Amino acid sequence: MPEPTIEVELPDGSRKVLAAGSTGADLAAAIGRRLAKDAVVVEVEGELVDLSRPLPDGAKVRVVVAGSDEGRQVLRHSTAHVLAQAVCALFPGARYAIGPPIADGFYYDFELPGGARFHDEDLPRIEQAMRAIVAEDQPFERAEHSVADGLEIFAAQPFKREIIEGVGALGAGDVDPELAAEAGPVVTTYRNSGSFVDLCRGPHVASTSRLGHFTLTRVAGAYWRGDEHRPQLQRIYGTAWESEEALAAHLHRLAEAERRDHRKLGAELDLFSFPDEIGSGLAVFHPKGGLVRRVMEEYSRTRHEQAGYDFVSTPHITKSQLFETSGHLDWFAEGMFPPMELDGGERYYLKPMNCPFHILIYRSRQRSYRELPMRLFEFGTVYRYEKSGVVHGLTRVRGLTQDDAHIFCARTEMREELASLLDFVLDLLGAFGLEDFYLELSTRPAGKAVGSDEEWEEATEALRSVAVAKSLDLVLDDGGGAFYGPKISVQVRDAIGRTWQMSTIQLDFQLPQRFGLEYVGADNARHRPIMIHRALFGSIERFFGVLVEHYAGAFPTWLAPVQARVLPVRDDHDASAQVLLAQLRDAGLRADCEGASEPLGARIRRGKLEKVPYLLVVGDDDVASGTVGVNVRGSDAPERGVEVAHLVARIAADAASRAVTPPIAGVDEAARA
RNA sequence: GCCCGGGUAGCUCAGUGGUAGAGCAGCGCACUCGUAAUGCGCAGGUCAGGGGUUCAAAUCCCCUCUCGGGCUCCA
Repeated sequence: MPEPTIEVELPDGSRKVLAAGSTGADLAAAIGRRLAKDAVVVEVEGELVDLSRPLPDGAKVRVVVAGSDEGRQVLRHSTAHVLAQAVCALFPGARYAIGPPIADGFYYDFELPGGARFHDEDLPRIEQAMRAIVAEDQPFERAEHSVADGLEIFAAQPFKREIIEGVGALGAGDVDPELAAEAGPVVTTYRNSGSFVDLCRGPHVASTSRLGHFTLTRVAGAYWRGDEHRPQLQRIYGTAWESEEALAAHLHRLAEAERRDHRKLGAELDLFSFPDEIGSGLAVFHPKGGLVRRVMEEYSRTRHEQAGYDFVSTPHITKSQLFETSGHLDWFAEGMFPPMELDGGERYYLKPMNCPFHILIYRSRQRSYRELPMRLFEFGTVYRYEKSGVVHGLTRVRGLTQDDAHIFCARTEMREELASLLDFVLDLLGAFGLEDFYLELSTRPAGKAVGSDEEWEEATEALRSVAVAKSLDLVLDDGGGAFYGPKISVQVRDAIGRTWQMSTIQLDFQLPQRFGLEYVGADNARHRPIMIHRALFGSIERFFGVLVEHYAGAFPTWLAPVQARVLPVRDDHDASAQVLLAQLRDAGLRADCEGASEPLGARIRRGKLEKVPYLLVVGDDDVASGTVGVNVRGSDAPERGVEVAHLVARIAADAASRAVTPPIAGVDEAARA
């Protein structure tokens, strides 16, 4: 009589016959040795389960390997368990809360007895304890329990009990789905030693020896369930990967991000600073940073002018009434600086937004449909009272300048306006070398929202169809829009793959209503315009910071504060150097000259560190033959004997082209990438 | 705002109760040089600010400001 068997279906449609009771591990082994080694969990009918669980007959299965996104999540989750086990061993009485995998790693939240805190010095010994657990090859043993048993097991773990109680209340409808998901419909636990058991839905790797390519990175405070009114826990972050190479690559990426940090480069390249005397989150731009900023603004102005915008200017402070009418004082007050009170009791606020001012310009007289769409643009400097803990370099500040515009249009014009606007946005970002985008569309929130169904539907659909037409990835943030209108935001991937939210396009059905905006239509009746808020850079400060990081401080020639620097080899080449300098400047280029008070090598070095696109050397040969030695940024060898007029034209062409990197003679773009 | 860790010369940092230091940058002098650091010298600090403990505080304690890493939020 044959042994009983089961049959499973693999992702390629093929079928595999296995002995009854075979597990995911058995399946992987049956397919191949390499797969058996790489397997961490198995997907059964769309659900990830432990390798040790028997496979059901007839199931669709897929072996998940360590190097996949899902595999890494499992590794990280399991590593988090080991972290909790190590902490519980080293800090008796520690309570453990949750420890999920996150992008690139994991964390685990703890409450230490007596309100004790982790310190950086604790990380190495915790890591050592984790490595000991890994070396012991402890199996992760899954078990299922009733809610009552779960509460019993975790009698001394209030956070676990709270999660279990959430599971017990499933069906009551008011359970945080994330917490419920942590445990599943029944209470499952994973035990990997006599002393350590954790509440967890799983799955996990088979045993701790599967782990090991991890490191703990930092300690931080975090609120239980992210709620600042609940206890603050101690969080330990770590990163974990499938191999030493992957871990090393990740650590290298972190180092690269640090090298590009705009705060560091901002000081090194003398671009901007944050003087303590002024206050947190308030930047000053130095001459070189100010220059880059001015070029950005000038380019933006030109483009807005071409796109049919009108330029306006509005004050930085206003009486409180304006923000009462707009509603900002109702829902944005804590994001605003406190008011200045005048003798008469009148209160003035610094503006956190420009919209109400632009609205007043619209409303300054009766408007005709012939004037629409009216596009009012301003580099508007606004002030927002960010909480002290959140300010961060130029990306999160308290004083910022938006490239802000408000478009007032008829509903019939809305679709076309949005379409051209998205084109404009992507084209402008592209001009700054940001080419890799995806879009996020935030739609109508459930419950009350301002504006008619038709307006919402039409606007959302317009945004969606325009995005689809651009064949960009569109991430739906369903119900994530504000109550006053749908929104599309442009997420940009930078040179090292990080994403930043830059531009936003926001429909607003509310403010036209609150301010009673109207226009007279062709039908001689009054109509309410629709309002679009939009910022392309978002904030100039943030955009500037992102550009610094994107280019690692090496701005394209058209943006570079110093585009070319002339270096005479000796003092007696100075006259020729000055002639060259004048020619460069006559060509509209930003150039300077550094005389021979230091050796040429030192001046070359400084120019390279300052990331000047063109370093031009003038020596005996050049004086004699009207040439120059050219060092193009990014090239490892200088070009000698380049004819001056040709060189000037070449740099001017590079600047005018707004190319991302200066062209190097004899090297095409593809070869440099 | 809350938690953890910082703040010493322009920058990067050493100095843990007993006379404030180094490298780089700056300034001066010399060097006049062909592609990533020329040499010598000088100057530079209320050790973030304030209060306290002590014979004595950069160092120990308290408060404030500020920076970094997080939580939360967002442009």
